[in-house]
Amino acid sequence: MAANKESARSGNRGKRETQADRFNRIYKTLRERISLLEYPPGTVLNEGLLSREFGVSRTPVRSVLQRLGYEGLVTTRNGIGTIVTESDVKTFREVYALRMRLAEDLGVLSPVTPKPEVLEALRDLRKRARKLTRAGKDYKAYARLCNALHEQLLELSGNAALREITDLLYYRTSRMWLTFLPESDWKEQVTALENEITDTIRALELEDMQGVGQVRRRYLYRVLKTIGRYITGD
Amino acid sequence: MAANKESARSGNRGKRETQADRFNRIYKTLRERISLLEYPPGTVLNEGLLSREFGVSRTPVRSVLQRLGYEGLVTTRNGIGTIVTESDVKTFREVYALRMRLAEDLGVLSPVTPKPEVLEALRDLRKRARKLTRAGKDYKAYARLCNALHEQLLELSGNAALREITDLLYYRTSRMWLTFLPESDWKEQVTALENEITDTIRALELEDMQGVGQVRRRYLYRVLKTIGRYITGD
DNA sequence: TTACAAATAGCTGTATACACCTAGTGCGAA
DNA sequence: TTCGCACTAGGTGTATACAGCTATTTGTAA
Repeated sequence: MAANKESARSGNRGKRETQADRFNRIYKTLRERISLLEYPPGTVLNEGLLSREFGVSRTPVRSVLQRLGYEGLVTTRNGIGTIVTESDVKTFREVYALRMRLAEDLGVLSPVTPKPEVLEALRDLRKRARKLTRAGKDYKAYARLCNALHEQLLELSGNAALREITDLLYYRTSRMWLTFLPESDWKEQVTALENEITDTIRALELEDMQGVGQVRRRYLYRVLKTIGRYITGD
Repeated sequence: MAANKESARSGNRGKRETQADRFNRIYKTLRERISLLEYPPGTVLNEGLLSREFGVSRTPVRSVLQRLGYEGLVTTRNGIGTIVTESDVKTFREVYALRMRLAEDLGVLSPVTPKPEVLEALRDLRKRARKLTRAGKDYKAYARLCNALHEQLLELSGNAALREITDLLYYRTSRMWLTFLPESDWKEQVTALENEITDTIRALELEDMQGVGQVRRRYLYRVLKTIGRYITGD
């Protein structure tokens, strides 16, 4: 809570926080809370409360909430509040179908050679995944891992538009998958995630960007199938 | 100008304009002005002026401008104003590469059978294209036609996410193409547009959605090549 | 007891005053 | 003349009062 006010001046060599910095601080905080299910679907957010928490007026908070609304993470209802959107299976399938296609495009639209930092980061993520396998169920840690993996994969795309849309679609559906996760087999899912990271690293070592995209596609397909097991209706 | 205040109550059987209606009225008006080059790239928009024109305070106008900024049509600079974004060739190429891929997806992700109204609308658009061929250069009419065609093609997609992103990317690049249009051969471009509409109609009559997507892809490729003729740099 | 209407608390939406930022202008010194 | 600095006009950013909407509670009559 209070840490947000503290970090307001960070990253600017002591200078006052610029408007964009302030926006991003609030935006990323709220988006992360939503994606980690700290604000599970259905949660009602209050502009007044948030503005007090971040130490600003309602205006900048509203600005962030409107953006989250454009991105489909929340909907604002007059007289009630801003509500974190519920899981919608139809939307989930549509977005996943699209994400699978876009994953294939990664290799085609991105002739960039991957930076070594990405490989290093991925090896670190694999370690975290292994720890998760041994440890008990920790959905938030799993979610953080997924977010971090997504972030690294974004780095591999040289096409800014593709990056932007991949990011948009990822956050639109990530919490839906997390909602279903408890109904699935924990060990199976964590292992699958670890395998995806391993396969990604292998493809990356060969500089096979198309392969990286295919690994991602297969992972998305698996998630889609897993959910289909529990939800038969359309 | 004043017509906007008049139309405020339209479409609601005399009821007061709801908040969403007001937003959409201002949003669509501004987006159209940008896409038709009534506000050419570099234009500085003034929140105060716009709020007076639409008969509202700065708050709802700011809300719309922020959304346009999020969509990449404008950027807002403190102390100066909101500026319609300049053509950026790199972005143009990236977005077109992505749009071409998404055009192919139309047929794959949309197993819907097309409504007869779309076919009718397309035949109407073809008539308008033919008129344009005979008439002199009218860039705004050309732009309107492109927008209308885009709108009809959106109807053909059963995937809401694909629709949304197609729309986003279309408006992000449409004015860049229009900016280059005067340097190209008018007759050639108008004829190409008419041909695209004709081919789309043919594919649609056969319920060949994949074909519709391929027609669109080919058109996008042509535009990309045409621009490449004038801009050699990256 | 139940049904319904009115009052109400609390939220978002809007308007507006003020703070802060930017570019340009004009004055003064070299 | 030219350079540089302070000033200023006018813009966006923020805070805030108030208007309008919604769900709930409360009170009253059947």
